[in-house]
Amino acid sequence: MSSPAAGESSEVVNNPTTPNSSISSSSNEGGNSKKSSKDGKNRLKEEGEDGARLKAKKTKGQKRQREPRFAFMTKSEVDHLDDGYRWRKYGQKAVKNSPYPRSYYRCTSAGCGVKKRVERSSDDTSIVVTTYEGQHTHPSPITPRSGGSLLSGGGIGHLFADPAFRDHHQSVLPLHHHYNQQHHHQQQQQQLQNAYMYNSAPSLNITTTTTTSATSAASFLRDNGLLQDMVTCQMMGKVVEPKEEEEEQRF
DNA sequence: CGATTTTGACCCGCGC
DNA sequence: GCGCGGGTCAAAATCG
Repeated sequence: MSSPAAGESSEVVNNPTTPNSSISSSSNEGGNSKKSSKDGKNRLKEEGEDGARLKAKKTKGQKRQREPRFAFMTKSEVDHLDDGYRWRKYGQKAVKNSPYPRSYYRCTSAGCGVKKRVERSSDDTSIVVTTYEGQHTHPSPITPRSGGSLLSGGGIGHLFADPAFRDHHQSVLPLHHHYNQQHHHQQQQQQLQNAYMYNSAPSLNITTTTTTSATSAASFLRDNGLLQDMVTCQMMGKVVEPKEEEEEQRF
């Protein structure tokens, strides 16, 4: 429904508006995840009743949105990347300029307000953009071997450290390679597209350019210490303007 | 039966 | 001030 996105697709060309639009708006409800009772829906039906209008804004002028956001693109046929955590889908919205909808997932673990956003690239249907928001405050529900998965703080660290995640990625990559036989002449070697990292700073964003393999991406992140704490990005203090596109198409 | 997904409606922030 | 876009919730439906 909604916008077959017929002619607009061409508009994208080689400029990945995806990353930019992904986090363009502040969004994020911050700490008030528990909206408490009535929301809009109820209000419409019963309305009145209490008069306690939804949400307790509070926090004076302090801007919320404190959770670090981490977005990265992955080449995979499946949108459901098992990172070792249980996710519950709580919403789906159609993305502009994209025939594919964006899915919103939330960690089912109690006390864990980590959110995940899965969106498919409008240009390359084989590319899935996954955005993680927040950090897991609990060990993965599954993953039998808790070898080194137990990182302090959890969050992205777990994600990449999780064998399941890597395994899945690796499985996916080669799979795509085969599947992509149509234009294999363009990209013969499978590789992780790009990894975009965003932190609380609106204007601050780091763009990582493609690596040779998924493992390299993980290593890269780990090397930068991002795995431990995404907030580290703040130390840069350097405002990096939104790089238009980073398309690394070699051919 | 429970958990999860699906789908529509509503709210919020921002742009014009 | 209104409209648009994005994000979230909640009830119903579905799956295990």
